[in-house]
Amino acid sequence: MAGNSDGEGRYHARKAPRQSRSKTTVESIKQAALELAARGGFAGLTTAAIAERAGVSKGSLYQYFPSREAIFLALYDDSSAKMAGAMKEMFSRIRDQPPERGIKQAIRLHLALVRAHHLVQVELMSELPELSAGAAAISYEERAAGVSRLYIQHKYPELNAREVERRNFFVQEIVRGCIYSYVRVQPEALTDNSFVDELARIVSNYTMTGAR
Amino acid sequence: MAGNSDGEGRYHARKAPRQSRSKTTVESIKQAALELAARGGFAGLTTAAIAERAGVSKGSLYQYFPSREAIFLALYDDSSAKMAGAMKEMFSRIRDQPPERGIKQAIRLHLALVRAHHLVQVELMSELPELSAGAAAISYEERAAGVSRLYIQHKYPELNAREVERRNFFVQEIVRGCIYSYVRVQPEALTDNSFVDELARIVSNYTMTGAR
Amino acid sequence: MAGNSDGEGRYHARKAPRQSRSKTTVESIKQAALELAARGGFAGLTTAAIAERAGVSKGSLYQYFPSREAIFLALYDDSSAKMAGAMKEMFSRIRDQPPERGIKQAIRLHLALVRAHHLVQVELMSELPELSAGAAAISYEERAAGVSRLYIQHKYPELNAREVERRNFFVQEIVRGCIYSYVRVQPEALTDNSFVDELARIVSNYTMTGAR
Amino acid sequence: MAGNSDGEGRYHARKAPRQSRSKTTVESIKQAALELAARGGFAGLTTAAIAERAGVSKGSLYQYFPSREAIFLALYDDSSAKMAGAMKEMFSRIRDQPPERGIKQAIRLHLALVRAHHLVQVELMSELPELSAGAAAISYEERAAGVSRLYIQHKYPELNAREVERRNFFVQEIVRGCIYSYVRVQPEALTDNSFVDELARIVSNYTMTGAR
DNA sequence: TATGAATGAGGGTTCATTCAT
DNA sequence: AATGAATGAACCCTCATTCAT
Repeated sequence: MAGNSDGEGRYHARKAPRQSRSKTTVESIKQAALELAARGGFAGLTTAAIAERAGVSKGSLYQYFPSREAIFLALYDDSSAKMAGAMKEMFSRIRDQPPERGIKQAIRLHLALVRAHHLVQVELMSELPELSAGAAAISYEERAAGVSRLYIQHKYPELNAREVERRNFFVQEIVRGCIYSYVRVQPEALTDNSFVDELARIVSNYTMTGAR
Repeated sequence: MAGNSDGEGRYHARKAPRQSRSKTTVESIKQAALELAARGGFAGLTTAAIAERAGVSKGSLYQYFPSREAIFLALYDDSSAKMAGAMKEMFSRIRDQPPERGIKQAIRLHLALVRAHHLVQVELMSELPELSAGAAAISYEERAAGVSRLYIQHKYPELNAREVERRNFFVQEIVRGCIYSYVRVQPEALTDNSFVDELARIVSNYTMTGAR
Repeated sequence: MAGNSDGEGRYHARKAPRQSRSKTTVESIKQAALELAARGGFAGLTTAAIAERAGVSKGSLYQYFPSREAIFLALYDDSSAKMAGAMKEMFSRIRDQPPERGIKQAIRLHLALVRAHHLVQVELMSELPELSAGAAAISYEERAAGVSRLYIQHKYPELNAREVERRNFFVQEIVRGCIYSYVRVQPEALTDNSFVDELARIVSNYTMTGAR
Repeated sequence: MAGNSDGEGRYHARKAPRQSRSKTTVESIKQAALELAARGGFAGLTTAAIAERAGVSKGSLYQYFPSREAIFLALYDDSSAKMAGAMKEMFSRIRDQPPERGIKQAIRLHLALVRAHHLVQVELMSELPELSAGAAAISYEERAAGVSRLYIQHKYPELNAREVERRNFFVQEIVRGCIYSYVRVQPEALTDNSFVDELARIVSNYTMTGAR
C-alpha cells in the first residue's frame, strides 16, 4: 500500500525488510527524515544528517532506499496512504448528514489532515518539484477534490458536469487556501472552533445559494 | 566568512551601480536569473548558468552581488516594489466605488499581479525557504492584506479591530487560494471573466452578510 | 585486518569443504563468478552479484573465500590445474610424432585451450593486475612455454640453451599472438582449419630453418 | 587533432584552455595520470590521486575534463594522434625499399611505438574496456594493420583481397605478439637488435614464400 | 552453518566563492 | 573593472567486509 512495490526504479524501496530489526531501521530513517525536514525543509536535507539522526550508517540507508529521493517519496506514499483511509471514511460519514453538519465535519477533518500531512504533502513537493514525477500515489488534494465532488453530486444531483466542476473548484480552493493559511499563521483573532465555524458558513452559503 | 564582514549584510547588493554599463550588467544578471528560473526553478539554478546566460563572467557577477542568494533577493525586492505601486494605486481607485465593482476590480488586478509575480513571490520563497530570513521587503501578501484591511475598515466602519482582522483573513485567503490555483491549473470549466465574476460574488456575499 | 591473521594468507580458500553441501556451495560461487565475468568482466564484478547468482548469502560467500579476490584466484587455480593435465598429455602425444603433425596437433590443442581458458587466464589478469601477486599457480603461458621448450630440445638436441630459449620465445609468441587474435576477432578470411594449417606451416618453417 | 572537439559528451574535453596557465594545468593532469598509471594501472587510479600528483585541486580537474574517464580518453587520443604521424611517415619511407630493409625498419619503428604507447593503447583499454565505446580515435592496431596491408598490396599486387587479408592477419599478429611480449618480459637471450633481426627474418620468410 | 543487516571508508562529482592576472 | 582559473567543502552513492541472530 505504501509504495513498497518490489519494482526497480530509482524511487522505490529497495528491499522489503524481512527481519524485525530492519523494519525498525526503515522506520528510524523515515522518522529521522521527517523530524529534520520539519525544522529545515527537505531541500537541504542530506543523507548524512538523516543517517546520523536515525542512528544508522549511511550505508544502511542505501540498503532500503535506492536514493535520497526515495526516502522522501516513501514519506509521501505513507502519508498518502494514511490519508486515503481518513478521506474515504469521512465521506461515508457525512454522506447522509444535513449539509451544514456534514460540511463542518469535513472541514474539521480537513484541518486535522493538513496539520498532520502538510509537511510531506505540500512542502516536500514544493521544495523538490522533481519528485512529482515519481509520486505515484494520488495526492491528497486530488483525493479531497474527489470526495468533495462526490458530495456535491450527491447533494445537488440537478447540476451538470461543468457546473459541478466549477463549483467544486471554488469550494476546494476556498477550503484549502483558508486552512493552509490558518495552519501556517495561526491568526490571533481565531480559534480552531471559530475558524471551522466561519469557514463552514462560507462554504455552506456558497454551495447552497450556488453561483447565480 | 564571505569577506563582507562590514556593515553590508550578506544578502544585499554590494554596490550601487553608477555607470550605465554597470546598470546594464546588473540588469542582465537579474534578467538571466529570472528567465532560467522560469524554466527550471530557483533551487537548482547555479551561478555559472546565470553568468553564462547574462553574458558575464562569474567573477563579474560577484562584483555586483555578494552571493547567489543576493541575486534572488534582488529579484524579490524588485518584484515587491513594483507591486507596491500597483496596490496603492488600486486602493485609491476602488476606495469610493460601490463594493461590487470595487471588489471585482481588486480581484482582477490581483489576478494580473499573481500572474506577473508568482514566480518570484511564491515559487522562490517556497523553493528556498532560507531566503525568507533575508527578505526585508514587505511581501506582496502582506501588502494585499493591508489594502484589503483598509478597504474593509473604510466600508464597514462599525466593525471592531478583531472583527476586521477576522474577516480580512478569510477574504484574503479565499482570494489568494482561488487565484493561485486558477493560475496554476487553468481549469477548463472557467474563463478569466467567469472566474473573476464568481470569485467576486463569493467575496461580496461574505463581506456583506458578514459573519453572522 | 581482515580477521585472517593466521597462517592462511589473504588469498586462498578459507577452508576445505568437506561435506558435499559445502562443495556445492563453493562450486556455485565459482560458477556464478565465471558466468557473470563472461558477460561483464571481472573488474566490476561485485560480491553481491556473485552471491545472488550463486543463490547464497553474502555471509556464506565469506565462509568459503576470505575475500573477493580469493574467488577469482580460485578460478585461476582451477583453470591452471586443468590446463596442466592437458599440456602434459599433449607433450607425451606429440613427442614422437613427425614435427609437422606434432606442431599441428599442438596448435590445435592450444587453440582449444585458449578458447576455454582465455577469460580466466588472460582477461582476469589483465583487468585485475593486482592479482598477479597472489597467483601462485603456474600460468598457462609458462606451462605452454615449458612444453614447447621440451619439444624443441627433444627435436633439436644440438642447440645450446640460449639458442633454445630464443627460438622458444618466438615460437611461443607467434602462436600465442595469432591464437589470441584469432579467437578475439574471428576473421572472416579464415576457418579453424585454415588457420591451424597456416599457423602450423609458419611455425614449422621457423623451427626447421631455424635462425640462420 | 587530439580530440579536443568542443562536443558535449561525457567523454570529451570540457573546455579548451584559453590562458597559458590552464594549458599547463591540463598538461599536468594528463602527465600525472600517465605517471601514476605506469605504476599502478588505470583501473584503480582515482581522481584524488591524479589531482594531488598534478598539484591541482580535484575541482580544477573537472574544469577541463567532464569525468575521470575523459582524462584517460584524452591520453588515448593524444597517443593515437602521435602515432598517426609516425605510421604515415614510416609507410612513405619503406614503400620503395627492398622488402628486407623495409620490413626491418617497420619492425624497429613498431617496437619503438609499442614501447612509447603500450601503456595507453593496450593496458588502458584492457583494464577499462568500457572506454572502448568512447574511443573515437583509430586505434594503433588498426593503423598498423592499414599500413601493413598497403605494403603487402604494393609488393605483391597479384594477391586477391582475401589472400591479402589473410596474410596481413598473420603478419600483424606475429609482429604484434612478439613485440608485446618482448617489451613485457625483456628476455635475457635477446637484444633489441637480435630481436628485430630475427623477427624481420620470420616475417620476410612468411611474406615471401607466402602461404602455400 | 547460514543469513541478512550493518558498516564506513572512500569514490566521483558539483558548485559557490575567491584570486591572480 | 573584468575575466577565467582555481579551490575545497560537501554531497550522493557503492561495496567489500564484519556482525548479530
